[in-house]
Amino acid sequence: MVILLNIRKTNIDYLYIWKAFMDEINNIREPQQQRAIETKEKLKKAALKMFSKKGYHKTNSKDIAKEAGVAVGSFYAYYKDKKELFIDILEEHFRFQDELIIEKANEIKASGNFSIEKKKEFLRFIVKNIFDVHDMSPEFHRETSALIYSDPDVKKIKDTHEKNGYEYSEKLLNLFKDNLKVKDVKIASFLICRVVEDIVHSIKFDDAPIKGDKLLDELVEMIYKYLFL
Amino acid sequence: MVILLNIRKTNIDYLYIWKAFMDEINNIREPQQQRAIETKEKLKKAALKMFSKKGYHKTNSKDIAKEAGVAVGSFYAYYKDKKELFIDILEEHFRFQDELIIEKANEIKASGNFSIEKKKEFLRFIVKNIFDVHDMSPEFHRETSALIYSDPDVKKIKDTHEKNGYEYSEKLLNLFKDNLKVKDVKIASFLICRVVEDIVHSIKFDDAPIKGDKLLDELVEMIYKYLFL
Amino acid sequence: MVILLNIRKTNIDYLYIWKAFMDEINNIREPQQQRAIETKEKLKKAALKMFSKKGYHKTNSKDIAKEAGVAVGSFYAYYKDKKELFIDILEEHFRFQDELIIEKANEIKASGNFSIEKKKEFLRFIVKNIFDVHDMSPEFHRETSALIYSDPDVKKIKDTHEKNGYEYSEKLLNLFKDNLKVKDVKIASFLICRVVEDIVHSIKFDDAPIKGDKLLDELVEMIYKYLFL
Amino acid sequence: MVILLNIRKTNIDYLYIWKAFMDEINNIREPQQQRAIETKEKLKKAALKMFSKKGYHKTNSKDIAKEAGVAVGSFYAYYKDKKELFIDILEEHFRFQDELIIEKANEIKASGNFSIEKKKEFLRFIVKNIFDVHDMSPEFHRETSALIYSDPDVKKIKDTHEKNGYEYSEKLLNLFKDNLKVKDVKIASFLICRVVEDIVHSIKFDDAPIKGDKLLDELVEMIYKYLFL
DNA sequence: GATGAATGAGGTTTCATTCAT
DNA sequence: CATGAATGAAACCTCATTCAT
Repeated sequence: MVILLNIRKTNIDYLYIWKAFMDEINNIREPQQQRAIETKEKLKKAALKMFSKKGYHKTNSKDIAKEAGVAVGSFYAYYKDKKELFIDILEEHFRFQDELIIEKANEIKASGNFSIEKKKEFLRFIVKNIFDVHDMSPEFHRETSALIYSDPDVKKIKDTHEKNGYEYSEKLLNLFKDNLKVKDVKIASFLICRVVEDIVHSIKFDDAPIKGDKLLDELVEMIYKYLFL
Repeated sequence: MVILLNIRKTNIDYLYIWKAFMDEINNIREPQQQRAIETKEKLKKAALKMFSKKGYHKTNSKDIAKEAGVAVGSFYAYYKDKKELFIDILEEHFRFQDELIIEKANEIKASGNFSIEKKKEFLRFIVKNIFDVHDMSPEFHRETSALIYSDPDVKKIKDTHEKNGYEYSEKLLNLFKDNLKVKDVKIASFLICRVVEDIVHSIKFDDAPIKGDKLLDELVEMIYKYLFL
Repeated sequence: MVILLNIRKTNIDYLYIWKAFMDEINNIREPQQQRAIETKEKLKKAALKMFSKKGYHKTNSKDIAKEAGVAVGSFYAYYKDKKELFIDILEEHFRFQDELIIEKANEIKASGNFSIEKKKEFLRFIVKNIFDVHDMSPEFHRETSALIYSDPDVKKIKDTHEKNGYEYSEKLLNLFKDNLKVKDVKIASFLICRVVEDIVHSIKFDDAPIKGDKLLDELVEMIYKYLFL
Repeated sequence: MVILLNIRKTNIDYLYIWKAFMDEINNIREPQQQRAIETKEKLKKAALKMFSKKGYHKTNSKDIAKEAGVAVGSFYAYYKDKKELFIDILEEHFRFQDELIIEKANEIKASGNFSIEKKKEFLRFIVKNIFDVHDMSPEFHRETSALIYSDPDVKKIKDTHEKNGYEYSEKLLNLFKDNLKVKDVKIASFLICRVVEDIVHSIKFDDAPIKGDKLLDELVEMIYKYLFL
């Protein structure tokens, strides 16, 4: 699992490594396929870069193809249009985030570091993790935020991703079930997820007028009081 | 309060001067006759409608002019481009929101309804008001959210609007100065504003998986504990 | 004659002065007429300025009206279109130039300064005068040159102006009839006119790579040899 | 002569590098396939035709594309705008003219036909050549004249072309160094070039009121006297 | 007469998409 | 499969001209 996740970390290369591994075992070469995969990856990388740099709406297929070092025709060979490519990237992005979170959670559980006495530390750990997860490609994330509100297809993908987050967060909260002072764990977990996401977002992308460290500490304080007082 | 208003007034005046200067350069007409003012108003109304219906990026100047029952030339007589018109609407929207909030705050103060015993009621009142203020044109607001993250000019306008909100909120919190358990009122006010905004947003535009009323109650609970416990 | 010419020199004011003079005599006021003339003059002045600054093709009716401090509607009340206004200015310009040249010629004749011994001095004087006449509004002249080649109506006006120049020049040459070594005075006068015009032009508008004074001296030398050797 | 050519070559290379850089910025396509080269050629031909027929300012990109039997998009694939295309044609035109002149000059030198006794014949030959070189596309040339005076970019190109002419002409004059009566060959060559150009121009495009042949003879007479008497 | 808002035809420019090589 | 030239609909924007006030 950990190995797999590590591979995923340098996500772009994952499929290549896997493919190379299988090819070695089977002593097989599929150059056509290989080339196709490479082209698709190049397009994804290029699109991520361009979307981050110029924004989704100001990037066009020619830009992406050029950045990818590939002909426009190839773009349309793999993707119906720009949105499809965007969604492809977004899904990979979310998949990666989800995996990272789960990995972190497994670390927590494995460490047994959730003694009731250390509740606050635990919360701080969680929040810090969410913060770290947001570290990848903030510029792309900013553009993501834009499309989430204007395109239903994209919105659906985000909603699914968030739902996963809420459910997973609920499970974590249930580890402290006996100490919780909140009436409804579902609501609490939704509330906390949104709040953490938003504050992290404000720090990363909105130039919050207050220093990030202090804000996160205060956020932990608020959640702690909410859950346990 | 007066001070706050003065700050805002000055702020607006500054923007006007700058705008007049840019308009001069861009050959933008400033309405002088009644008919001209009406035309500009028609354009704003039409744009608001079209942006809400089809989204910002899928609406073009011709659409707006047609919806307004006006020639394209008139569009460009009053606005350099689509974004300029969008910003005009957005500023009016924010100005209206700010005024509403201030009005509500004055009601609160006038009522003397902020006895220490009624802290929770007071919070519920505030949150409810923010919720109500968001009621106008949710579809437009959705499109707004998109542009705020992708256009620096728009972002600046939103940031100014939010800064006003934070400062105003700080003043309100200071009404309870002696009872507050938080270390830093500035940070607390920023945190609360963001959190309320976000949860309201999730209810209005994100189809939160939890019923709005319950969520708002829980939100008030969290803020209450954070401030006073 | 001289007085009239002097008045014309500050050409724009000529009509006003004349009008004022007549009004005084007749003790009459025609405010409507007066206002109309002023507007027309304002337009001409403004157009001259704008054509010189931005060029004919990049100046539009709105620009001119704005510069004149007059409504666009007024523009169309007096001129069918931009070209008509241009032609109006051009004709005035040529009329003024013609008058200046004739005035200079009269000065020469009056001075009796054309003794056969002083032929070279005489030529230098002529060339210098042409040079001076070109001093007015070089930028406008540049734009004129452009239209002369592209618009038949304008070309006709220029041709008439030039024809006057050739004929007048022929008359001047005939003062030296007995000393001329050229076969055909008509051809010689055309040749000289064109050549002088062109060299003056090259100095004024084309940044000739050679210092103006030297060039004019050399030009005089060439013409002298051509006519008298 | 070789040196002169080297200077011009370097000059052209420099412009190419700069152009490639600007094209990159403006997203201009550089023809790589045969088809692309043909399209660009079609556009140039069509533009030359349309500019000659309707004039530069009255021809638009759609006209040109249509005449070329090509889509508007292709126009903008190869040229930033109309002016760019105009300049392309103009440069080719000048390059061609320069080459013709050099070719003619080489003919003269090769023939050894510049004995001191035949000076006048030699001059007539030169002037006739310049006249002939102007024969290509007089209508286009007329429009060229217009833009040369109103557009700085175009003017620069013409100036470079003319500078080449002056320098080349100076070298030719130096063949008669010992017989020249002028003080400064540089000035003389500039003067002669301008004068010849202008008279040729007057014959070709200005409907000079005097028959061309006679005028050219007289021009040669004038230059001859200027140089050798 | 003077005004300047309104018009809309027509120009410029972009770009998603196709398709011959 | 990859290429990149070609396409043309549709966006953007300007400006000469009209006309109600």
